Amino acid sequence: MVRAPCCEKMGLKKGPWTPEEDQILIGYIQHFGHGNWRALPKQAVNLISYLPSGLLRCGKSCRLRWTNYLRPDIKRGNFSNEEEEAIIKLHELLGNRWSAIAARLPGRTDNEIKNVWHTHLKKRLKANVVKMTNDGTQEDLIEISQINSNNVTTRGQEEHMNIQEPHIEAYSSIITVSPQNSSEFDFSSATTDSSVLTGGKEEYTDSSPVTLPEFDEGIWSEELRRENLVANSVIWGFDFDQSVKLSVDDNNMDFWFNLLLKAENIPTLELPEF
DNA sequence: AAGCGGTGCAACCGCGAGCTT
DNA sequence: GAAGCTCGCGGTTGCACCGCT
Repeated sequence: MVRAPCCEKMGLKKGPWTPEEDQILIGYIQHFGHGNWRALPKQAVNLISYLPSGLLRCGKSCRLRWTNYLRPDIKRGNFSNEEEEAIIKLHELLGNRWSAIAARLPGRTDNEIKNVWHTHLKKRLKANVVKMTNDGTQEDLIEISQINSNNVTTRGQEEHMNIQEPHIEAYSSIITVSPQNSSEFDFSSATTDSSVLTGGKEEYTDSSPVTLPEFDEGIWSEELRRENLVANSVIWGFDFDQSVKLSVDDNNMDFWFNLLLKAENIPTLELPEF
């Protein structure tokens, strides 16, 4: 089957919207809603008599203009520090799922968040990576951040690294694993090292090999929805011998650890107090 | 004042999911 | 079940604006 073109190529306008076009679109949607975007341009001719050819835009363009710009509940203006912090945290968690991030930021659109990320936040985070690595790990960090450009190591890890510096120093590189990229890595030779989890407390050290789970999207989604969690990241450190060690942000250690256990169908364990 | 490069953002494109016929 | 359609998403592009030389 040949997919029908999005819109008639002939006669439909592209490029920036004029105020007149905006008014037609707003007027139509206020009166009739937007049940069918494709039909909207043709139907708009009935509403705006002075534009005999209706709205010369394809439905897709109309939808985009409405959802990204004309919607009355859109918050205009610069992002606050709180909003930027939220984007960073949500991006750690959700990856490039801009619509999911936007759903947690009232008044902001996915397009807007995507733009902010690419123009401001990504650069800032990259600068932080360079700043916080003044030893031989810097090249590897950058290399991995390029491969997984959406999951670079991020703000907040600096503090985390200070806490667990003895372990972090041994790694050749550090990556952040999110639901989106967790399946991209070969964990076949991975081991968990609970001494990382426990901050090196000897009584909990266990370096026995464990096959790490390839996270099922459903597990993440379900857990995150249930916990209503704006969580910090799970951090994997790649050792020099390419084995994998697990480190967990201390703020949500129980959650992440239990998530791992759940993914592996391992009974939940009690973790020590820190 | 003109030219140029960088930046920010609106808009477009292609694709896939899900629904309808 | 296949074909066709609509919608939404993420990646990318194009252009206006701004600051610097």
